[in-house]
Amino acid sequence: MSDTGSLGRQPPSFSCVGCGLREVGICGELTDGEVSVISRTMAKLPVEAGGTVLREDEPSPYLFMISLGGFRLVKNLEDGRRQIVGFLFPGDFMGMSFETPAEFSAEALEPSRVCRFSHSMLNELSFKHPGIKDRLIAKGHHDLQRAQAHVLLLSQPSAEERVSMFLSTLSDQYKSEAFCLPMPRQDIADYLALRLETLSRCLAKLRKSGAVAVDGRHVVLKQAL
Amino acid sequence: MSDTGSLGRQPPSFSCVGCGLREVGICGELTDGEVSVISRTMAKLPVEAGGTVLREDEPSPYLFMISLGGFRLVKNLEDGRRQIVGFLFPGDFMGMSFETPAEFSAEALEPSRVCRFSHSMLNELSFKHPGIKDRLIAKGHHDLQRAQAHVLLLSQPSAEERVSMFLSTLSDQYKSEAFCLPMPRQDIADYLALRLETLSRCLAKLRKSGAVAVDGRHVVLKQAL
DNA sequence: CGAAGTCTTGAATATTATCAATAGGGGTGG
DNA sequence: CCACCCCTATTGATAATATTCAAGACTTCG
Repeated sequence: MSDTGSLGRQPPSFSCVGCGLREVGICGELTDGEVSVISRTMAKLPVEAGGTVLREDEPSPYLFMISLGGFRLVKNLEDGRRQIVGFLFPGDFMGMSFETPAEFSAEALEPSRVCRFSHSMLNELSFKHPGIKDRLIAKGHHDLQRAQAHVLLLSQPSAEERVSMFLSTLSDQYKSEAFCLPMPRQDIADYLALRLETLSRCLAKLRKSGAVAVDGRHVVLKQAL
Repeated sequence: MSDTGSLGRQPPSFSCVGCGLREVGICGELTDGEVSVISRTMAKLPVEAGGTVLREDEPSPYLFMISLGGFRLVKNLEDGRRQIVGFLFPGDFMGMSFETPAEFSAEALEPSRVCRFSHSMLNELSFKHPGIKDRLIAKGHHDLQRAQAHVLLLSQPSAEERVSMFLSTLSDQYKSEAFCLPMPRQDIADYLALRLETLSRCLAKLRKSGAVAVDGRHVVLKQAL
């Protein structure tokens, strides 16, 4: 289980009021007082590496916001293959689709922490604070753009081009040419719809060409891709 | 030009009140009286085949709803290739991202008609009718699911599998095993990220295997794919 | 140190892209 | 009505690329 039972161990109102993610999340719409009110129904919980907060085809009454760590969205296909449809990081939401079963499982890449909101509470809250809906619209639009970027990534016929795009996108997110991959090779391969071996060969090729330095999970982009 | 200058030729309030798309669009939130009010700022305009309502990288103050026909969302890539990220049909929205430039061009597959709303008007209207925002959230979520389905489609390593999935998805949409393709082969190829020739070969293979009957744009699925 | 998991590399096979040519269909004009 | 052209779609042969199966190297952990 991912829930270690330490739900609400830290004083919730305290941590929420000072939360650095207030602006990117939903709570920015709320006053300090209101934040401490929702803290009663909100839980900030740890998720161990490999732990799951959403399971494919199972409905969930909760919306999660990542506050620390990272997650992969996984779809297990009938033919035994596995496709990763996205990687999520602090500030990102999971479980936007209330009422309908989850399309994908959300699995932690590393020890992580999430804020768990109930959809019913958010719905009530949005009467007093219409800005919450605006934020959900904006989030949804952002997610759509990412999915479309993923489509453009997969539309690349060349494996090397997919790997290059993946690395440069990550570099943009980290705002640095040097960064650490938060996921193993197999996850990257399943995201790029490539075989593990093909990915490895592409990385070797990019390394030999001098475009990137790759050592395990450590990456440095030497030139624009 | 796609705008033939016949903007508002038909009495708008009349056509909106009886519109069959009220429920799937935004107008279902509004009373008949309100619908005739927004008809003053809403335009129902025809678009000729190949016409464009949104142009890549250009901002648009409008949100469009397709009332008749179909559109393709096109991204022109740096390497000269063209990727189609989606096909849209009556009830679908285009131009959800106000303020930011369009990610894709929207081109009519055939002679079509759209309802054009201004984002500023919709914003004002949503104060009185919060349900409009709920519909935009739902639409955004629906679009996300479609984009993710497209990711799963492109994740198929085999060309034949992509074509099969494409055809069966279309069959589901039409709720019939027999239907007519609203787009040419090149559009399908650019949607599936395959070369035109590969698509043609896959169709030939499926035809020979007896799985589908394909004659030009006419398709009949003989068995589940 | 050994074992399990992750990552890399090698060689053969299968699939797709590419380049080139051919066929079909719809329209126009002689 | 037919010839012609243009556009779309199909088919063929070759080259390029990814997958597959197999083996080996590197890490981490017990």
